Amino acid sequence: MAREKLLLIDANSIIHRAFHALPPLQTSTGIQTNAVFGFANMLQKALATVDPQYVVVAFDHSKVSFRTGLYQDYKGTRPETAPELRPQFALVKELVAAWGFPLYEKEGYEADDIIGTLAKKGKEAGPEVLILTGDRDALQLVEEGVKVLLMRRGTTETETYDLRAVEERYGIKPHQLIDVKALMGDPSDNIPGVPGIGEKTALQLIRQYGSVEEVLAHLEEIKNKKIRENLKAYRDQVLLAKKLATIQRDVPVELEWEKARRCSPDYGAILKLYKQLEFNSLIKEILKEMGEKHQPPPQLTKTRIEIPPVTKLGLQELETLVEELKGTEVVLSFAWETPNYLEAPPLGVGLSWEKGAGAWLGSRGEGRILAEKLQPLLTAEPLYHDAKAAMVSLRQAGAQVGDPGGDTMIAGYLLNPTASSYDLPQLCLTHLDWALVEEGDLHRDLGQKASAIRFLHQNLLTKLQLAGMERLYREVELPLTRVLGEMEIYGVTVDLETLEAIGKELESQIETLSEEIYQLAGERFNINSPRQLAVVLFEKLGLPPLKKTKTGFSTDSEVLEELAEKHPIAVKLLEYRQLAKLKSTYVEGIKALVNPSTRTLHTTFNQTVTATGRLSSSEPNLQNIPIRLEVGRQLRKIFIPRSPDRVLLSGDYSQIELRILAHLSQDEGLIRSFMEGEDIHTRTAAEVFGVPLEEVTPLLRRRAKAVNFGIIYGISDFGLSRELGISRSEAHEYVERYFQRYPKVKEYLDRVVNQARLDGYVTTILGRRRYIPELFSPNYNVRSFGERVAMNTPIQGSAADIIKVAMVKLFKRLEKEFPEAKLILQVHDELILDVPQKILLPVAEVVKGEMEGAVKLRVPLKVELKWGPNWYDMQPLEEI
DNA sequence: CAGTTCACG
DNA sequence: ACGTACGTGAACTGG
Repeated sequence: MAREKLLLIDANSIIHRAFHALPPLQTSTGIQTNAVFGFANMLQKALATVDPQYVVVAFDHSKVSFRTGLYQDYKGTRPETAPELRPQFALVKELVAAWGFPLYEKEGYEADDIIGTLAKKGKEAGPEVLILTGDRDALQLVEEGVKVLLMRRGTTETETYDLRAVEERYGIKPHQLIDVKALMGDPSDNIPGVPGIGEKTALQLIRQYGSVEEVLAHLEEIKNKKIRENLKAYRDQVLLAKKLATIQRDVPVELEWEKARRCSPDYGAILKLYKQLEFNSLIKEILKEMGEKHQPPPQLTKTRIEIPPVTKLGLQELETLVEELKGTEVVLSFAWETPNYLEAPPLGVGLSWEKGAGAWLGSRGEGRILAEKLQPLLTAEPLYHDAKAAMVSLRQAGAQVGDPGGDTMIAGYLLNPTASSYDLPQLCLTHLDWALVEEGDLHRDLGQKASAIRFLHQNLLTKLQLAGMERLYREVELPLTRVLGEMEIYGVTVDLETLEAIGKELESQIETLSEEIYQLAGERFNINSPRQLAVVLFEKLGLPPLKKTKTGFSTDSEVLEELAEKHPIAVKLLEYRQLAKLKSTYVEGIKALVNPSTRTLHTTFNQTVTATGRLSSSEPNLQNIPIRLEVGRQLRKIFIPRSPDRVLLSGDYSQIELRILAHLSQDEGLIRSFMEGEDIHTRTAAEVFGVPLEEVTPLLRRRAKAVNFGIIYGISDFGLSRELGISRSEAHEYVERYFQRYPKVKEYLDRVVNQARLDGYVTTILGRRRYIPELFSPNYNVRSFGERVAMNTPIQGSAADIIKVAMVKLFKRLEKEFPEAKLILQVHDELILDVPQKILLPVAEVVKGEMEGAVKLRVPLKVELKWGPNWYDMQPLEEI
C-alpha cells in the first residue's frame, strides 16, 4: 500500500493570502467572502490532488505570540485586521468543522509553529507530511518526507516544494532559509534586515558560510566593506531575527490521529454554508464529488474466482449426486426449452456444490424426468439466480418446490434497485469484477453458471449483511419469490365471451368516432399519430397550441380538455383516445395472452424492476386495469374466479402511505387522526383551510387530498398548482399551512433529505435502500428530482415492504389452513384472491388479519375487504 | 428505439 | 436561473 499522507493546513496564511490576492467578492447581501472562498477553493483542490488520509487545520491563537515577547514590535507594522476580514475567520472555522477536520490553536504560538511541530510528529509516526500554506517561510520545514504546497497567485494553484525543489530554487538546505531571512529581514513581520543585504546577498552568504553564526564568525573575510560593517553593527539584531524567523517545532500539542483521520464530511453543512455564501462553482464541485462517492454498491475485497471443472453427468450420476448433496448448500442453474419460463420445461441443470460442479443436459420432453431427479434438492433451500423462473418451470414439470436458500438476482436488486440489469454476467462483473463468458459448451456453461452463482452469492450476502438487509432478503424477498411463482402459475380466469362482447362494442363506437373526427377535421388521417393530429389541430383548424413536447406540440388529454371549449373535435378525440386505449391495450392485448384451453391469464410479477421495492406486472400488466372511469371499469367484468363455486376476494390497505408518513414522522396530529379513524382528507382540509370538520366541502376535500398526495410525492408548489389548477402562490400557501398544522411532517421530510445527502441513499422501514445520485447533480432540476425521490421512496417503499410481508405471511397460512384459497393478484396496496365461496368468511378473516398485522406501526393499519363474482361487481364484506 | 400518450397505485 | 409532482407497462408512430 502507498504511504499514508497527512495534510497540515496553515489556515491563517491561506486566509490572509486569499484576502489580498482576490477581488473583494461579496454575496448579494453584501457580506465579503473572498478569504473564505479562497480557503474553500484551496482546500477542495488540495484534497482532490493530495487525497490525504489525515488532515488537520491550524490557526493563530491571537496576534500575540512568544515572538512578541522576544521583540515587541514583531509584526508591529501590520495594520489592524480589516473589518471585512475578521468575520471571515469564523466562517472558515465553520467550514473546517463541516469537513470534520480537527482545528488546532495554541496560546502563545502561531499557526506555523503548530504546523512545524505536527509535521515533525507526523513524519516520525510514518505518514508522508504535506503542508498547505500561503507563507513562503514554511519552506524551512521541508525535509525528507515533508513537502510544502505553497499557494501561488490566485487560490487554486500550488507549487510543491520537496527537498530537491528547495535546493534547486535557493541553492541551500531548507532550514538555512531561516538564516537568509535573518539577514534580509521581513518587512511583513516587521523584522528589520541588515541594510544593504537583500535576498541575493543573503543567499550568497549562507551558501558560502552555512549559517548566520558562521557568517558573523568570518566577518573579516567579507570583501564588501559596507556589508561587513553593517553585519558587525547589526549582529545582535540578526541573531534575534533568526530566533523570530525560526518556526517552533516543540509546541506542546499532540497529534490526535483518530480525529485527524479523514471521514465523510457533513456535506449538508458544507452545502448550506456554500449556499449562504453563494459559492456556486464550489457547490458544483462538491455535488460532483458526492455523486462520485455515492455510487452503489461498495466493492468488497476481491474474491478469488476459481471455477472448478464441470463434470458431465448422466441421468444415473445425477441421481447419485443429488443423494450425496442432500443437506449441503447446492446451487442450481437451468437451461430451458424456450425463453418464457412459464411454459418452458427445464432442459438441463447445472449444479455447484462445496467442492465441484456438474451438469446434466437432456433433450426436449425430458423436463419431467429432470424435475423428478432434482426433487430432493428442491425442498432443501437451493441457491438460484432468478429462483422464481426456476421454481415455476420445475413446478410445471411436476416438482414440488420449497423456498429458495438464495437468489443472486434478488440480492443484486436489493443492493441497488436502480441498476439497469441483474443478469448473471452483469452481476459478476459489477460485484466480482469478473467476466462470466458462455463458451457454447452447454454442459460447461451450465456448471460454470452454477459456480458463478455460488461465488456471487457469497459476495452479495456479505454486502447485504453490511447494509442491514439480510432479514429483508431472507424473510421477505426470498419467500416472496415462491408466492409470486404460485400466483403466476395459478393465473387469473378470463370470461372470454364478455371480453369479446366488450371488444365488439368498443369497435363500433371507435368506428363512429373516427368518422366524426374525419368529418370535423375535413380529412382522413391517422388519429393515433400525435404528429398528424397536431397538424390537423394546430395548422388546419388553427387551434392554439397550448403545450410543447420535445418534438412538437402536445396533443395530450390535458391539452384536448382545454381545446374542448373551442372546438367539438377535441371532445371526440378524447373519447376516441379513451376507447382506442381500452380496445388495443386491454381487449386485444389481453385476448392475445389468454391461454384458450384453460381461459387463464398468467402475468409475470417482476420483483427486480422498481426503484422503490414495489412489484411490477407484465405480459399482461394486471396492475393497471381500468377503474377510474366507468367505461374502462367495465373491463373488470372479464376477470372471474376459476369456477362457479368460487368468488373473488380483495383486501385493500386504506391510506397506507399516509399511515406510513404518520409513523415515520411521528406527527401527533396525523397519528391522532388515524387513531380516531377520521377521514384523513377531510381532516387535512379542516386543518389546512381552517374550517370545522363538518364544514369541509367536497371541493376543499379534493384540494386537501391533492395536498396529501403532494406531500407523499415530495412536495412542490408547482406540481400542486398544476394538479389543482390554482396559482403557484396559492399552492405554496396550502403547503405552508399544511406544514404549520403538521410540523413534524415538515421536520421529517427535511430530515430524510438531509440524511440522504449524507448517506447517498434512503431506506424504508425494513431497511430497503435506494441510492439517489441525483441529489448530487449540478443540475437544479435533477437535484430537485432527487430530493422528491428522497421524500417519496421511504413512504412508497415501506408500503411495498408491508404488503410483501403480508403476502408471505398470508401465503403460508393459506397453504396450511386453506390450500384451496389462492392469491392471484397484487396491485400495490391490494391483494386479490380466488376463493371457494364456502370458505369465504374464514379466509377473509385471515386475509384481514395478516394484512393488518404484517408490521406494527405507530398507527393501525386498516384493510377493507370486498368480494364478488368478478372484479367489477365487488361488494364490501362487513361481517368481519 | 425513442417519444408520446395513457392505464393503474 | 431553473421548470417538476412519486412509481410502473403497453400501444402506437416514425425515424
